[in-house]
Amino acid sequence: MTNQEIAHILYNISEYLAMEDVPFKPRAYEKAAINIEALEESVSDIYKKQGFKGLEKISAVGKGIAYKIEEYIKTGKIKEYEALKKKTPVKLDELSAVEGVGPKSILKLYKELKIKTVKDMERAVKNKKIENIEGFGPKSQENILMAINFLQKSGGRFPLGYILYDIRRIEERIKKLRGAKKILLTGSIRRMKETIGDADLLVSVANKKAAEEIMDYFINMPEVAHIYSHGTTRSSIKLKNHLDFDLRVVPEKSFGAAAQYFTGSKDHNIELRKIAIKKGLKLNEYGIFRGKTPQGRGRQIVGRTEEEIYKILGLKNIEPEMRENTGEIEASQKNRLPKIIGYNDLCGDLQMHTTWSDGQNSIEEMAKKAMQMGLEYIAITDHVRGSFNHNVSGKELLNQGKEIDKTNKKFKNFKILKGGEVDILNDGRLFMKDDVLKKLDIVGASVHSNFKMSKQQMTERIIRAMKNPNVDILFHPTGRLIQMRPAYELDIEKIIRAAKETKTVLELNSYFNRLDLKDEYVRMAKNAGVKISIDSDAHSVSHFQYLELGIAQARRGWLEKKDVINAWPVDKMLKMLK
DNA sequence: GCCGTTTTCGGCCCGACTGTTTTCAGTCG
Repeated sequence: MTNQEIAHILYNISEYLAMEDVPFKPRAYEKAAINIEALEESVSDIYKKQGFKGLEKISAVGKGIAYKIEEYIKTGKIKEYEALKKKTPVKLDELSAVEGVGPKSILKLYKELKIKTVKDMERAVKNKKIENIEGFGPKSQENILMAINFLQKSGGRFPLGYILYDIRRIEERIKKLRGAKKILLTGSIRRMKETIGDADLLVSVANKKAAEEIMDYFINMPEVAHIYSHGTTRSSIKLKNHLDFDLRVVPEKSFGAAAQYFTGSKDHNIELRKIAIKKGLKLNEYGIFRGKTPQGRGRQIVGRTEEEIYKILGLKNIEPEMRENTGEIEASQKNRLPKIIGYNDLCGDLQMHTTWSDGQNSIEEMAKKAMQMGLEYIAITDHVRGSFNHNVSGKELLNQGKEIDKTNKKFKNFKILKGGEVDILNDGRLFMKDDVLKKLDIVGASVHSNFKMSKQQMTERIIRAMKNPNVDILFHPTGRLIQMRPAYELDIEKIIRAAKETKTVLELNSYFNRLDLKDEYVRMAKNAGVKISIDSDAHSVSHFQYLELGIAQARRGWLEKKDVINAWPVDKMLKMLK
């Protein structure tokens, strides 16, 4: 019984209630679902330890929802939910994934046409049944068809590193247009979430004509596959790579407010609005307003910059990566925000591969590129393992050491460290003998086989490896590949405790589809006093660019420079290793 | 259904765009 399961049911109840136009309850269920999904501890553990009272302590969960969770834990069912499903037996998840179709439409289509699934919906569209229903028309019908087609083509979200660089190129082009004043990517891209659902670009302009020209350019770009909407302040398109892309145009006096608003997250913004209301102010995407004017908006007090917005609300500016309503607002009010690590703060990179194992470039090529990236040191960590072809043996490791010594002589103010990524065997022993590992500067250990162990076995396996005095870093600790492979079963709290006890560093792997540890685990590690290394895991010189994604993830986990060992000079970094 | 440094009752974030209407409902972010 996972938190995701429970959250999922609460989301669905929220949708069912919204169908019937029940006031306020949908949002209450939705909030509870969001909080439960983000919870570190499992809800069933909370119930086991603290009972009903424990459930009530979960934020946004009161008596009503707590009873339902209790019922689900005890019986595996929630009567009210079963009744809702029976009353409107539709595949909610499927249908609400269709863009533009919400609870009201789902209910109407079920009542009128008995549509229960996306397949039913597709059939109805093709037979032109939907356009005859009151409130729908030919346009709605066509839009639903488009949305269904997209749904079938793509999974919805994209790993950030998969589209970020393309989006930035479009941003650069729009930046150069006449009439574009300020420009900013907002939304989940600015918050640097590990995956994003769409892109949001914000542009400020001096006048209406400039706005029209920019909108015109946007909807006519060669990358555009479809135009959803085209207005003077907002246009919405789909790119040929299937990514949805919104452009918003605002006057300069509202740029800061719009930047704040569209960066989100939604929950962060709701909290800010509440603070505004308490102060007798109104916050929206055009600024902060006081009083009422005939137009209804009141008089704008601020809006030009984000800093002003936060300041008026009594807050220190909050970095975009932290705006998730997970304590940052309170920390800001109390002036206790950490000074999180910056994008130029790394001095070194402690995991990468060369042609000695499965990398594309030589040691020297990797070193030169790292220097260009502004780094002062790197560790070469080729695979030390038995199960694949691309790896180095103990003897080769020692030979590689000689090449590193030779290469090091070519550089001033740059250091190549000797390392290895050694496989953790099924029982927690390492693939390489200790007397070889002892000679390396940096040893990272990682799991590359037998992912489907039980949670307990896997946890013990990894903890045993961390207890090895030669293991400095646990590489990609949970083994997930975003949208490809889930993390192996792991008791992350135990792993973090063991890391603290054994002085093992946990890696935050920056590779775009790893980003392992994920942000909430990063924060747990920090709070436990465990050190982190942010590594590229580069298999070619082009992969160093992903360090940015790892730093972003670290920022989302509130890490400071002092928490990240490769943000330290090389001597200090080496001293703290085992 | 949840919540409380105005409150245990009475509030609950807010605006743009579309498609359907002829003043608005639904959806989205």
